[in-house]
Amino acid sequence: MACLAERPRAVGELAETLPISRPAVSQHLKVLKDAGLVTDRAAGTRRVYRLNPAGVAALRDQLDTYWARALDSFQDVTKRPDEEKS
Amino acid sequence: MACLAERPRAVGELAETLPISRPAVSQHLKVLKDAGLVTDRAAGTRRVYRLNPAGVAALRDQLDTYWARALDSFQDVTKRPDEEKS
DNA sequence: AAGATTGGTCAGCCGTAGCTTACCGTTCGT
DNA sequence: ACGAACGGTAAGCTACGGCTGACCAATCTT
Repeated sequence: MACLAERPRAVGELAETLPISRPAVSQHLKVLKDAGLVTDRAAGTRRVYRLNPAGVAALRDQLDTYWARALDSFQDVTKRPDEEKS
Repeated sequence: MACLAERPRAVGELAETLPISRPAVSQHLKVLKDAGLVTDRAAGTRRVYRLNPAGVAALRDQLDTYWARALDSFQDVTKRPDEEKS
């Protein structure tokens, strides 16, 4: 995903950069697209992929709220007196 | 990890809750301990595990800075005029 | 001192994520 | 119209994460 941050790229172009084959890249892009993290656009025989800002932001938010919840409830506990029942 | 958030627990105790066997739990705890996310304390034949606040916070920070960097550099790009070279 | 509890470790099995190769469809250039 | 460029998809292989069962060590109880 980091390789798409700079600018939109075609599949083969990505594959050149990465240590994996073109089909592998294509498969990755498929799941990223399904997840809404990238969008694609046909350009002749080429297919240009770019990051989807909304998707990436959404993911970030999800993780944020997850961690917020986790740490909140956790700190609640640590602030309580140690109530260990052997 | 969530099962440790509430209060410290012994290995067998965790295994009862979880859908996996006791050895499996033990193995998970090992990697969590190596990662500094939990600490353990001997209590008789039992071994009590608890979350390590420092470790968890550190992980959270790592992820935070990762996402901050990623989104920052990404938004830099999106704000620039679209410079697509076919 | 002997049995019972508890937990770590080892060996082995299994499912699956992720890769490659091969193939096919589509679009562009000439 | 035909070859070249580019990508998606299918089939198959491999490596590995994660689980289980068996075993051993340590501690507690009586």
